[in-house]
Amino acid sequence: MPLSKLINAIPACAAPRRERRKEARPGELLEAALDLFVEKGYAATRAEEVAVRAGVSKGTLFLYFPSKEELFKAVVRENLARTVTEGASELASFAGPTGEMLTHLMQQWWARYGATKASGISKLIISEASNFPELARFYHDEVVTPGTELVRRVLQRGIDRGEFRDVDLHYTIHAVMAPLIFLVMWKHSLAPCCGAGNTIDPEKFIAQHADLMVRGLLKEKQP
Amino acid sequence: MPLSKLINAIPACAAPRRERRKEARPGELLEAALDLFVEKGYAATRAEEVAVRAGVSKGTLFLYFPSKEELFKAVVRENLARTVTEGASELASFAGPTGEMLTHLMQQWWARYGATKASGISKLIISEASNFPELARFYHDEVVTPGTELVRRVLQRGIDRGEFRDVDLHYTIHAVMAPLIFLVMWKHSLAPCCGAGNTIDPEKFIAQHADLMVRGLLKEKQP
Amino acid sequence: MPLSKLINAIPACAAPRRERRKEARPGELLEAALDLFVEKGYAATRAEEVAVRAGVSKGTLFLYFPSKEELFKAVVRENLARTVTEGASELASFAGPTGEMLTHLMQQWWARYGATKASGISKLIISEASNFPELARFYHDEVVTPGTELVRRVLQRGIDRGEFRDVDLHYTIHAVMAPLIFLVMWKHSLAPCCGAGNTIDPEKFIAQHADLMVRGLLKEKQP
Amino acid sequence: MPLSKLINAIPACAAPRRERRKEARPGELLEAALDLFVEKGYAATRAEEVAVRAGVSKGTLFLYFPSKEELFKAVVRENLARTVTEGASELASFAGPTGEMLTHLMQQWWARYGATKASGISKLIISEASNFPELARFYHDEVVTPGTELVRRVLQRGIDRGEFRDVDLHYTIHAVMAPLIFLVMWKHSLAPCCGAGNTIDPEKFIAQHADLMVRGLLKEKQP
DNA sequence: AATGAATGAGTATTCATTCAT
DNA sequence: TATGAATGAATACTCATTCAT
Repeated sequence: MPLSKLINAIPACAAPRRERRKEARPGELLEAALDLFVEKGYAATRAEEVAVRAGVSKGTLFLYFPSKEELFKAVVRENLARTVTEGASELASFAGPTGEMLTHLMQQWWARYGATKASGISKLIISEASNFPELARFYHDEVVTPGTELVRRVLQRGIDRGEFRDVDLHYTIHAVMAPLIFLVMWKHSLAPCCGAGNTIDPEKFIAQHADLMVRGLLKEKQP
Repeated sequence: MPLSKLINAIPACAAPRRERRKEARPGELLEAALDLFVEKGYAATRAEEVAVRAGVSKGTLFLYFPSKEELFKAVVRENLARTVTEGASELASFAGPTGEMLTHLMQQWWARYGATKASGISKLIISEASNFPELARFYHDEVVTPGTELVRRVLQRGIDRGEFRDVDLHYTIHAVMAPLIFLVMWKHSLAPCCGAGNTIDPEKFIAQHADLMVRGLLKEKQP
Repeated sequence: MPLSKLINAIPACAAPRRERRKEARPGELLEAALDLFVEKGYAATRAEEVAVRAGVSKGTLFLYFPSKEELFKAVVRENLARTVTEGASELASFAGPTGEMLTHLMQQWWARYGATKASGISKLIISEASNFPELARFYHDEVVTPGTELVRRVLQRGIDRGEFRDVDLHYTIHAVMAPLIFLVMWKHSLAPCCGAGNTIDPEKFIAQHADLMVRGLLKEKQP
Repeated sequence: MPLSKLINAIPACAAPRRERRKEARPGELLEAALDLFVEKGYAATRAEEVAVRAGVSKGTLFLYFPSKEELFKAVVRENLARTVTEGASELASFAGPTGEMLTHLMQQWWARYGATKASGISKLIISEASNFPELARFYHDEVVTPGTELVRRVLQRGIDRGEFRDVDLHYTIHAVMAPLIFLVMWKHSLAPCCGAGNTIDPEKFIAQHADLMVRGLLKEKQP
């Protein structure tokens, strides 16, 4: 048996974790990167940190992603993909009043996106938009526009069914969404520092926001 | 005109170098730094860039600010100082219905802060909160808390005067403010990239938001 | 032979770059740093120079030592470690007259420390003591005090055996050591500049010093 | 009265110290520089510090000395000049035994040079010799050589008068001087850091050294 | 595929020196 | 003369990226 084989044999038995799940690597790296990018921002996250958190070496990271920038883009794309198209299907089967529908939509959005780690990428996008305009556009097209459309359809339903006043859709949509976005930004910026004394309970906040919105949208009761 | 004259003419108008303006320098540097930090973020802004934009050399920057970090903090403090306590006085003399008062407050906030360059520091704070928790707390104490109090007083006035329903103040306050914050974030992140086709007119957006809020807050008309 | 071949031939022999020698690196860097620090002083030695002399790049230096200051400290510790406790053991078995013992001690000290490159760190410590008081204390504790003790024991032996007069140990110790320290300082400062015409031969100088010391210490012959 | 005169008149009454002793400036700067160079070394001393300690502005320093290097050289030259030629005259009239003469010489040297601030430049020279070889040579020629000659003449006197043994002058001279140099180095390096517990009283040390030297030099008493 | 030692371009910061006032 | 604001060359240190193993 040649010496070279012997040398290669040593790490083989000492590293049982390395052999399995080669195709899992990119996912583990993306997850580690998501954590760190969200926590520290793009520039303050070092490539090696990501690698270490994913349990691999620095070199391996660059085996899967050609650069830190591409890693960042992949993190964003990966996590945006999850968000898109969820929730739309669910609403199709909703039969109750549109006010309840809108409230439900907001609550679901928080439960399925806002409350998850993935919401950190919304914060990332907004923080790094000027340095990664391409990503900002991607986010706009893949998340903002579809989300906008979803809300538009709900509002239109309320108007069509005579429940809501005939409001300006464009600005009402944003008035509906803005507090949700705010909640995500808050969670990933000031909340961790200034939590004590000014805590915002997301569910209660959304409930209050939804109540105000629906009341503001509903046609006034006829006497 | 000989070439030598042309060459000499260039530095003549472009180089009033080595001026003595100790008084003005800090302000010029802070302004240049605000522009760049808002535009590119903290990490992506190079100290020398700030100096050059302020029309001085690298060394001069460090003559006035001991480090990039202190420059950043100074930018934040400088611009927050302006914001704080503005607007509060104006409301004291307001005599009309609280719904109009609330609408007016929001519109003035935009006109005096949101629409100015200084609003970029709200975006900065939120983007860099995890890297500068000390600043985040400063912002929270100096801006968020006073702003919150201002809105609370207006809402309380509406309730006390029997105009508004007896809502949960804590969450209503944030429901009022969230779209304003959203507007600032939007302006400094996605708007510059994805402006075409999805423009938000701040005044109209605030008007719509205020209308919805006030309608949601007003007691229902008694038949 | 075409020019292109010649050009290619140069890097071929001059660049076995990117070798992997993690074990050897710290030692090579410490040696290079010792040379340069001794030759030029702490401040006048640039980190990159050290790296280049060790045959690596700037980055590699900081891979092994977190800062120039730590590199300096490591150089000092590394070279002091060798010195400490050497020589002490040898004297234990010495059986002759204490005068010879003292002479032997001084000669050995020169041969094993003074004459080597490592003696440069004594000069370093003394030159940089005010900038690195921590190191000065380290040197004092690890080198000066043990050395002092060694000499003390020898002198005490001479007194106990009735060979030496009952001198004040504290000051005699320093009188014994001072010319040795002087020799080291001389070698690393004026000697390289002003060698011609005023050369000091260390062995002869120590012999003369030892002779004078021993004569001064010995009890006067009884008639 | 023209405006320019008025302007000039203002500092004239506000700065009473500035007008007097223009010719004292270089001296004050040299003194401040001596203090700082001795205390912190050449590189660690900033030009502005020197100026501030001398009570002038940075610009003024460069008005009198074209560069930091020249300032350093001037400091050395200035203080060496004081040292040279002192003491020689005094010895000419000494009439007692050469042993006492030698002891006296050493004690005087300490009192007039070693104990003063100026002795710091010996430490400076030795510390910076490799970076300022020109200064090292200057020091060698102006201080070491004359000092050596002085000691040589005393030793020669002792031999000529039959008091001292016929020792090797070259090495004995250095054996006499080395502890004095050592004392100066000690005072300006380790003593400030490690004073506690290992203090060397210079007068006592010199006394002990002189006693040992003289005993070592004296011809053995004839029975 | 995986490693981690090595690289070097890039950046904040210092400080001797200049010069308009 | 004297000032001190301004300069910019110099330097320690970082970190994304490469590549021999």
